[in-house]
Amino acid sequence: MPPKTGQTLADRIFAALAQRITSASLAPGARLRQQEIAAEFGASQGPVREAFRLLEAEGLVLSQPRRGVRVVAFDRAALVEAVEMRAVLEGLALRHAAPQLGAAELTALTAADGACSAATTAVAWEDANRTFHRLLIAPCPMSRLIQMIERMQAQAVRFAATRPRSPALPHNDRDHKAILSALALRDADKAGDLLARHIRRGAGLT
Amino acid sequence: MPPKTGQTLADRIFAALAQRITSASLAPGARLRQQEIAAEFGASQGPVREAFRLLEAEGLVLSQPRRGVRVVAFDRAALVEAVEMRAVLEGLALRHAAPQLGAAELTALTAADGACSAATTAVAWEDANRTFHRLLIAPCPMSRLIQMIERMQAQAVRFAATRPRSPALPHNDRDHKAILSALALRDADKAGDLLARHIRRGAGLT
DNA sequence: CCGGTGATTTTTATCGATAATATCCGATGC
DNA sequence: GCATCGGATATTATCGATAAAAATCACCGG
Repeated sequence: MPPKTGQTLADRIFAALAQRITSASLAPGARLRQQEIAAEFGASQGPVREAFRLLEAEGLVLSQPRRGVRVVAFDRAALVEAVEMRAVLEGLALRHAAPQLGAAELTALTAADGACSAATTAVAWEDANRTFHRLLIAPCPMSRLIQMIERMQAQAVRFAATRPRSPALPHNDRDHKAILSALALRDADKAGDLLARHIRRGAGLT
Repeated sequence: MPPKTGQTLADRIFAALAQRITSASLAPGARLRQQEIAAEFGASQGPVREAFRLLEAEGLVLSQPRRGVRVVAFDRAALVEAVEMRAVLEGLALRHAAPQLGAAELTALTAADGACSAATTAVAWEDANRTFHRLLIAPCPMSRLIQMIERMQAQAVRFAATRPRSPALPHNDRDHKAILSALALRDADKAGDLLARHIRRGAGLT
């Protein structure tokens, strides 16, 4: 695998470590030693430290000066926090996306919702659900907002990775249909509220 | 000013640069050369690069691999985005803070609102207003949420720094009093909604 | 047996130098 | 006159080494 050029070494190390943390392959509280990681990636300590700073700003890692960095703990309170933030932010995104949602988009959304209902396995449902949520806010032109939502999603995924997969929750699909109705009636505010409530209820799945 | 120990060099450089960017002393689009900055702080390039990564993750700077970093542009759309995000997030924070707001806190808030009304200069009003908002959500136990709100605030300040100071807006104080009423009636949801609306109306002034 | 103390080891923070890449600028041909 | 090519220059990305701080641990006195 020839290392993708156009990307700096620090970026690749960052991506790899972020992946390990969100997938719980690196446990909360685990200490990251810069020499170890440098050796693993065949790099020197400089790029590793840069990757650490990115992880730190992302909130995945806690850095204490001169005492190293460790994966931040992730308890239920943190999950609630991430879910609540995602709820209000995604509601906001939908309010701004709704005016751009035309007939074509509504059709695609209905299809995604159908795939959700038709899913027989948990991972298929999660995939379809993710697609639904992505399509819903795709027309929102606020890039930073979208980015923040994705960040919150990653945090929630991180929590889900630490525990056994729970089965698809059927009531979620009713929420989807209610949101679509509100959108068909051009009631952006109501759709946003419904979405926020839906996310809070789903509590971190998606 | 003896350099605070217990803080790494990269952290100090980061803080200084962030300050310059939010205060518009570094204009949008300005390029940051690592050697220049290293020389200015009497450091080598390593810590400067670490500071760059922190700025990058904070969204203050855009880094293009091998082509340097530059201060991100900040247009009206970005301001609207920051304000809208702050509005919903601060509303959320207030909903969670409200149950903890006892008599003592309400007294302090009333005093802060009084200072707001009594302010004769724009900076005095801004100070008092900032205090009011801080006290309002202080009891909310969600640290990440608070942090995110502060980040959005910084973005908005950055925009305000680029244009002439506008006079204090008197209607803001009416909003404050309405929020206090809702809190006195223990209606957290209403208080949160009022706060969100208040922030949207204030449009980036804190 | 326990808590403190100082040497030893590990780890972080920073530096200076080098390699790799992009940018700039002037010469050259059309 | 204008686009293009090639070489000097500037800038970034990375390395390896060193200094400084923290953690570890063996030892000692109570």
